[in-house]
Amino acid sequence: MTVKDSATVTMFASPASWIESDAVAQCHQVAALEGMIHVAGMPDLHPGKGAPIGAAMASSVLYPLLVGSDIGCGIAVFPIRLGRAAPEKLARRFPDLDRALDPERDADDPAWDVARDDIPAGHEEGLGTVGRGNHFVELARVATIEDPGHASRLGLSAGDLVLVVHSGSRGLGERILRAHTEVHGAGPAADPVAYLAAHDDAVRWGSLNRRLIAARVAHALGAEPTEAVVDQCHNLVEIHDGVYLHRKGAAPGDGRDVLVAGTRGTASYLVAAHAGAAANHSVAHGAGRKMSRADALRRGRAKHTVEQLRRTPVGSVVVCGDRQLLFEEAPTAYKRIEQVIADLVGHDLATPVATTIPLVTYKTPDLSDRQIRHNRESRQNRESRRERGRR
DNA sequence: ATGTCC
Repeated sequence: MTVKDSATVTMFASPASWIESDAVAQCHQVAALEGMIHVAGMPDLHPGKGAPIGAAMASSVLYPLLVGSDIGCGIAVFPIRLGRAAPEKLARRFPDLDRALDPERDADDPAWDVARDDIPAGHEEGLGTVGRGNHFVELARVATIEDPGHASRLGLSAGDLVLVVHSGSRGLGERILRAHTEVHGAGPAADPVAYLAAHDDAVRWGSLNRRLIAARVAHALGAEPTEAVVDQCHNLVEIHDGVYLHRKGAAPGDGRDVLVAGTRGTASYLVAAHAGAAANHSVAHGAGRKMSRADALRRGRAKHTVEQLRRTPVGSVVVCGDRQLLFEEAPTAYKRIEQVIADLVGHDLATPVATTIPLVTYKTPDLSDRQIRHNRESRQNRESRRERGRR
């Protein structure tokens, strides 16, 4: 009989941080995988589909499922210069980011200036779209400067405006993971070199997408697009010290600057990351979900009105025509970002540089009265069809 | 997370 040793699991969270036991259990399941060396759980750890979210997992074997389907997902920060305007007014000027930029039909769109001629993997579908789930584009104000020297090297001062873009590789990453799981399920990549080549395309595509999104929004708000001061991917695999380092909802922590996203109703933290080997060179990527989407929807409907959720306690405006998503992504569905940051600082993984406060958080276009009428009519038609079917 | 499972 052989007894396989499990990899080490280290949690970078204080007892004050509530970590769901299901997520810790997932870390131990991952630790038992063949070839696994070390699992580091970040303070925003929460259960994911097949793998925990908020974890960095080092292994001698490459497991595509530990990166997930949104390969290349990340958060970028773009400075933006705007005249004075109220959040409500700016919110109405955001472009429709569910509508993809078509390289032919939209050939004249100035956002392409950031793309030059290279579209990774030639994947044109969904370019310039933000996606769903926890993805967003946010116009935010730099609120506090925690490290003046570092902030000034990034060109950031209190009061400056930035666009924070959280998005990934849309259909491309999903296609890459599906091609793997259809043959190998949760097993390792049979051809790591081939997987990594496709994966690297998705990572580049995700970064390009964030730049395109920021450029679209900047133009729509009457500003010039800028280079990102921060752009870190939190779903990827890197070869680090000769092993595969899988990050799933964990940002690179080896000397890079990372925006750790709060919620649409709380601050976000730009941090200088300096996580070592024990943390698998990684830091948290956000506040982390406290409630499942189903719980957030059920409890949110009892607790909040749509109007409350569209205007947050910090006075920012949420653009989200999808009612369900509005509840699922409510600030109360997330952990306290201050505790996540305190845990990163307490474990010496990162140092705060600046905080940002949201002005406008864009998820998906608001519905026009015409669309609301149309949706209601088609729902009634569906229901009456179903009713007729029963008779 | 995802041109998504009715």
